[in-house]
Amino acid sequence: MLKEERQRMILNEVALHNRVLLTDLAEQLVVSIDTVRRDVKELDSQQKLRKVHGGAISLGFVSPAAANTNTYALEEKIEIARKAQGLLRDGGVIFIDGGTTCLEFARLLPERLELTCFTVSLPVALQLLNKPRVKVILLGGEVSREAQITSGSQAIRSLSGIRVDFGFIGTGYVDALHGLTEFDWEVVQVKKAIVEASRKVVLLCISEKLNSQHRYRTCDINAINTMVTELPPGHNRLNSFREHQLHIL
Amino acid sequence: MLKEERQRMILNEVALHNRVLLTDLAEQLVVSIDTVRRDVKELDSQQKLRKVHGGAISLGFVSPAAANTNTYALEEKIEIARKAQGLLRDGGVIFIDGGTTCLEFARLLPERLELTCFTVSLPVALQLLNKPRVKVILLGGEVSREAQITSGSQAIRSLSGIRVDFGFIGTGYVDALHGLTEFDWEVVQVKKAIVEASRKVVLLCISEKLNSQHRYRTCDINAINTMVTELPPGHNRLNSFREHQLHIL
DNA sequence: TTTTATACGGCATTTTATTGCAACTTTAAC
DNA sequence: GTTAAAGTTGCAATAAAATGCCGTATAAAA
Repeated sequence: MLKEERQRMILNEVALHNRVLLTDLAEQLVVSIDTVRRDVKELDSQQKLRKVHGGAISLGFVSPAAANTNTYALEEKIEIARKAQGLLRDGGVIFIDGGTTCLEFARLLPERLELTCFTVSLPVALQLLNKPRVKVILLGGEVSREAQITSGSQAIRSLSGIRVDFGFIGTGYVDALHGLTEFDWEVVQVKKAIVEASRKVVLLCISEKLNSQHRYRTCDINAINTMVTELPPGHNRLNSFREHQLHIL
Repeated sequence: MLKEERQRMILNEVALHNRVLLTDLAEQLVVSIDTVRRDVKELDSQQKLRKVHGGAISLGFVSPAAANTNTYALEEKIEIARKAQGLLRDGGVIFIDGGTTCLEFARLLPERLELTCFTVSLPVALQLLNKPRVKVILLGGEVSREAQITSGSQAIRSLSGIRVDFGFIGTGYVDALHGLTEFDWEVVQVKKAIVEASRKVVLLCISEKLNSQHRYRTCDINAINTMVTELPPGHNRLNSFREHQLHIL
């Protein structure tokens, strides 16, 4: 993994949770704590975060409750959300995954659309409540602290009982060869179930994540029907994906 | 927990209550009183609060963090939460209802407690995620816009499968004669199921709601084991409740 | 005054930081 | 293709910080 890529991930984590522990970062990025420490120190000197004893906190840190107001790569995520909207039809039944990209997708859903939305993400569910014509169904389960999604066997069992037109999912890492991968095993179990429950699977994914991978696999790239990034569909960074019969937006 | 986070929480508490005791902070944050003292001293030297003998008081009164939380009858709700905490034991399995009083109860749960908490409320679930030793289980269902709880047949079915030591519930209206009543029929269905699922039912209720009623009934007053208000247990506004064999805190 | 509760400093333990160093990788020049 | 220089990474030893505990000092309360 490149240093630059790693530092982007660190910033991403900080933006997402407002705070991180160095030990967690080291484990997640599979590097020594020394390396993480050096990275964080560098980012601190670039004024991109604030290093504190044992970890780092976001510059705009206000309160733990505000962890959902995420601004990292916002423009890209908005672009993705706009493209993905084109797939939606009145009366549709969809699933929306957790993660900041999917949250942005939920936030930008057109108010006029009448939809039934399933989700496992608490922030997504709350966001969808702002859409008057959307019926929101949250699947139950143990709530994961990190991801703020319901997970565990209960959530997966609920998922096995449903079938939606479109499943809009995010991923931690994606690669044409290894497919969608994650750092967190629990999260993978949930995402697997989402893929199973969806007639068509739409991957929402900022280009930064392309050609990266991690420990646990959600699904093969062939399981994805449509991939949406902020890049134009013809961009050469998408070449390796275009080979699989995959619709790219 | 990072030192910065802890100090942030201290400032939050101070902003919210204008005055805090070091002993309370130590218990809530699960650190020694020495550490709290050092933190407070540091924050004092940064002019972020004023340290006094045994505690700290806020400098100014307006804080953006406090503005986000619900402030209606806050002091009363805090008093109720503190009283109700006495019922909790390590390893307990409880249910926490939605509503602002229950949310306050969730917010003030001591960090040291190891609990399994079921809930149908999204805000309560998110609040509980801040308690590192609490396992949070959110029951699934259609999400109600106003109450931000999961409801409908799905939620009620999940509830029928569980049995908790204590169910902490709120109510819209309560009256010794008519019991717990609500304006919203859907909400009543969920609350009924909660009462059924709880070995002991604890009603958290500000005195303002006493002796009021509405259209749909959750349960009779006899279904309640313990009632917690901000009033002293002997207060004469509680007379009509004392007649039922009802534990009053 | 006596009693109780809180504050403070010193100390030990644990956790985190820093530094120097060696192994390894990449880059660019020869 | 080889080689040197620069950059990156992990490890180990040492330094610093954070935390809890204890004894004593000081302040509030009875």
